[in-house]
Amino acid sequence: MGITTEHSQVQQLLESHFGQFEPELISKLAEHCVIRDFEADQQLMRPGQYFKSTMLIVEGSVKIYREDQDGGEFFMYHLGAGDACALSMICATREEQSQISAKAIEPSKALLVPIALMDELMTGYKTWYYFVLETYRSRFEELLEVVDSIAFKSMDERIEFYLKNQRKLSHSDELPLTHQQIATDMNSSREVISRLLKKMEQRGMVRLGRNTITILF
Amino acid sequence: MGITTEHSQVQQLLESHFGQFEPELISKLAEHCVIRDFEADQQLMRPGQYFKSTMLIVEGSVKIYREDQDGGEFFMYHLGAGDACALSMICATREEQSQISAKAIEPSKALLVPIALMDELMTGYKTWYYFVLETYRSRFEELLEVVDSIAFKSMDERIEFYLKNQRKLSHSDELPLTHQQIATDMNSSREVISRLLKKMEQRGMVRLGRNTITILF
DNA sequence: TCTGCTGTGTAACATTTGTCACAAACCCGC
DNA sequence: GCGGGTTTGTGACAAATGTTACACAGCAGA
Repeated sequence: MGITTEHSQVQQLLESHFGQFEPELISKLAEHCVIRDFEADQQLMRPGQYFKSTMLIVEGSVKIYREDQDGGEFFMYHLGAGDACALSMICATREEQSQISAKAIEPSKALLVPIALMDELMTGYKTWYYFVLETYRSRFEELLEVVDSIAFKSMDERIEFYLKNQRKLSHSDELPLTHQQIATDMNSSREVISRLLKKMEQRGMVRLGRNTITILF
Repeated sequence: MGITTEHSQVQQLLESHFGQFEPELISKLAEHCVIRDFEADQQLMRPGQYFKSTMLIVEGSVKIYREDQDGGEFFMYHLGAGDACALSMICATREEQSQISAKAIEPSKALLVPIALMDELMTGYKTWYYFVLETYRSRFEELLEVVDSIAFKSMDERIEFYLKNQRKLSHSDELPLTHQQIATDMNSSREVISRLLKKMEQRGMVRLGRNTITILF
């Protein structure tokens, strides 16, 4: 929950994860932005919240999900070091409300870029402008994949898709997940997930253990 | 399918639908871009196609949808005069492949902006840069609503959501739709849609006729 | 070791959605 | 008014997903 304002430290974190930025831009950001720490499970954004700054993730990882009025959740994608939240950029620019939720899934750090700076960065630094476009593009494409998965696929295919995403995130085939977590992320129920995972195990696609699922495909 | 290159005509269409652009920008666009005509039902984009230009819709309306490998379709949102395809902007910038399909739902015209021009427009014209950001923001939000509708809602709620969108498009409560069209757009089957529409009629939410659905809510 | 909590397995049943089959209603051109 | 195509209505059934209820396994702390 702490905040780092020490320029040299901010600069160092930027250099290591945003190497594509020109040195001037990095200095500029180090000068005007602060780093905020988040604990595991802490929320970075809630729906309805107004943005006063854009967030660039410089450490850890964050899950982006949607909530409905009845407390249902639906996981969309992860952000890691070097990523930015597309929505926080747009909403920040226009001082609009967040439509999504974001939660740190491990201790994480985010660079907070004040709205006031956005115009100047956008017009003055080509690497920033490219970064913003690239951020939109990749988030948009991820969202399209998510739409695909729920519009066209059945539950067991969606679980497969989900597990692959988790593998990408954790760089391991052994995933520390409970069935309930998966059910929550997919806005389904634990029994359904258990049932389908069991079938996948029988087909030799996964191995199930308490709190772990090992991907075999 | 025709192409208009006549500058004064291009300029006029731009002025009437993109009034927020500064005059210089409009002249610039009129000078370097052409207008392409599309017939009703003609496809503007297909998945896998490479973009050589970004499209701004200057007349008519266009539906943006996703296709899966088995020919399934899933409608996402409409573009009308004054809108731009977010993906064509990003993909155009990076010369990437389209991930979506777009089809004119009535005779339409689109301004084709060559990729080569994008950088110059982005850095040289503030109203363009704002337009691009606003385009991303609104498409992204529309897509989030779509995700909501399939992640959290049941079929009858989704039909309601769909009909409301159609009403917004046609500015009328009497929608010229067949059940089959709705089923295709929602990647469902005609019988399911008929059944649920019938129930909605019994609840007094709609009135059904051949090729028309009248919204009563 | 006992105890209690959390996570998993599973059966039985409800509900929703999809599929198949076919009839009836409507519309258009002849 | 008569076909023939298209659109809609509907029943019966299949499959997928959600719900309820409960048993039991594994782990951690008393």
